[in-house]
Amino acid sequence: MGTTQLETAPETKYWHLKTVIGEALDSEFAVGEILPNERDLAARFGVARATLRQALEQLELEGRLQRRRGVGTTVAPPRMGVAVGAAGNGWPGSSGDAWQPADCTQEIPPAVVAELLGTGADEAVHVLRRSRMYSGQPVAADLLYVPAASVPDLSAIDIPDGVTRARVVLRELQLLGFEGEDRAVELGSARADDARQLDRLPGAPVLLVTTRYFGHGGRTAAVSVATYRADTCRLTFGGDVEFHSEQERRAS
Amino acid sequence: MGTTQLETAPETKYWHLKTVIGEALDSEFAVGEILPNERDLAARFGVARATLRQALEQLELEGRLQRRRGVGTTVAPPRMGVAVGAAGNGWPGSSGDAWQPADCTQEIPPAVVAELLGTGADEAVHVLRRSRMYSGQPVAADLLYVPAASVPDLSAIDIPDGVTRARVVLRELQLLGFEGEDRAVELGSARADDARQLDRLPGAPVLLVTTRYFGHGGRTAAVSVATYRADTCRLTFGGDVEFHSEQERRAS
DNA sequence: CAGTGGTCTAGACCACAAG
DNA sequence: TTGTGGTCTAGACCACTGA
Repeated sequence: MGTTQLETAPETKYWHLKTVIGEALDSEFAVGEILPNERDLAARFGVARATLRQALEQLELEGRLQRRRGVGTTVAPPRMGVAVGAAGNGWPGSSGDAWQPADCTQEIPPAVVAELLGTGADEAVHVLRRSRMYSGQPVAADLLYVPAASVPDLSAIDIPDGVTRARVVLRELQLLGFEGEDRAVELGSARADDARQLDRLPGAPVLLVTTRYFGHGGRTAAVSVATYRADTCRLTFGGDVEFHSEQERRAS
Repeated sequence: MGTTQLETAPETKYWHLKTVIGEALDSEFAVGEILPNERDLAARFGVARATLRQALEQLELEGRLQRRRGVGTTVAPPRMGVAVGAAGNGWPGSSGDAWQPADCTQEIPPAVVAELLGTGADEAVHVLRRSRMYSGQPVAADLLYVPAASVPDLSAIDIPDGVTRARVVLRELQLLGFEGEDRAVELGSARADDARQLDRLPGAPVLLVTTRYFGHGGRTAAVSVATYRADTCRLTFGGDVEFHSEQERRAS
């Protein structure tokens, strides 16, 4: 007898599983609904738990599932469109800025950042820690590096409160005005501290957005390294119009 | 006796391994160098191969390693900065366009795209398949959807060659001029066909760039869905100046 | 406490590239 | 044919959540 399947491409088990479960999510599950636990699912599909997990990992990477230790696996809502650059997010600290300052210290930045800033390798700069919320969820953490030269009027910083220090630096920065910005997006994995802020485990996939802000004369006035949750975020650029992702379509 | 380690955070094995290997890559390996195979590495570190692999996966996700079946694991070159939008990549088909058309058919687009285009759910549109190379490597595959209404002068398309058809559509599109564009970036995993084009396995992490091109009157004239290799690419936006990533710093 | 997902093991076999 | 990374298994234990 021939195989009942046509001689198609050899498909791995977890890939096929991912497809099957993905289709089931579209047709049989609502957002927020809890899936059976991994052991049951694995048994139901007749595979080892590790294989089932490989499929779930893929679906989580694509933002279709959300897994939380001690709780379970739920159907994720569509990714939220998070505006990056443009509208209300141009110059750090401008009105409507989506970022919420959390702290400000003076530190020697990583060599990467120092090079972008054009500061010396052992020169301390202001480091603002900021976080960004959306619909009540943390979506991004970032570090904003501001060289002392960019905010010359801050002679004596003896403000005890970090948040206040942050606001002062931002205000100074805002007074400067700016000429443009530069942006790069790449895939990364959450460091331990970012992971904590983003309510994820270390190593979770994140979108790393590095922005250079140019002051007058083309000098780099500040550099921001933002870490967005890759599972829940879709970064949008230019244009204020929101548009819908595949998931939002499915949900409606 | 107390533990010789300070009571630090409990760190998983693979995470620690990732850190150790990552540091070794910085100090003891050159770009392109081949690492020992997974079985040897696992034995050397006294862990199961699966655990070792978990660490390597992280490093590959961060673009620091490249693994190829049947070949081995090599130290990856720094991610290449790939310009998206702006300079020479504005309107599809404009001079200096980095995309190379490969084919053109007429198909009914996925519902997601149809909605973005504002076409009917069962209306066929031109589908241009394009690919993008960089330094001799494929970095992205994309599908450009062009509604028939956007290129009205193509009454009878009986051109046999797909590439030629693609060029004709692009030329028509170019004659229209455009008013702006809209972009979104999110994490995805490579479909089987994209994976083949990008020389990766299915499910490989990719950066999904969805672009809406607006014609005169704010109408959506075309939609492009581009799939960039997340391991080798850093997407850059705005500003023609290239800047260096952490890895480029390490390499220099 | 019971139940979840996260980590880890020690094996096996498969698909692929290159000699 | 050999050696590589990729897949898969069946089990164990851990870390965390919430009742």
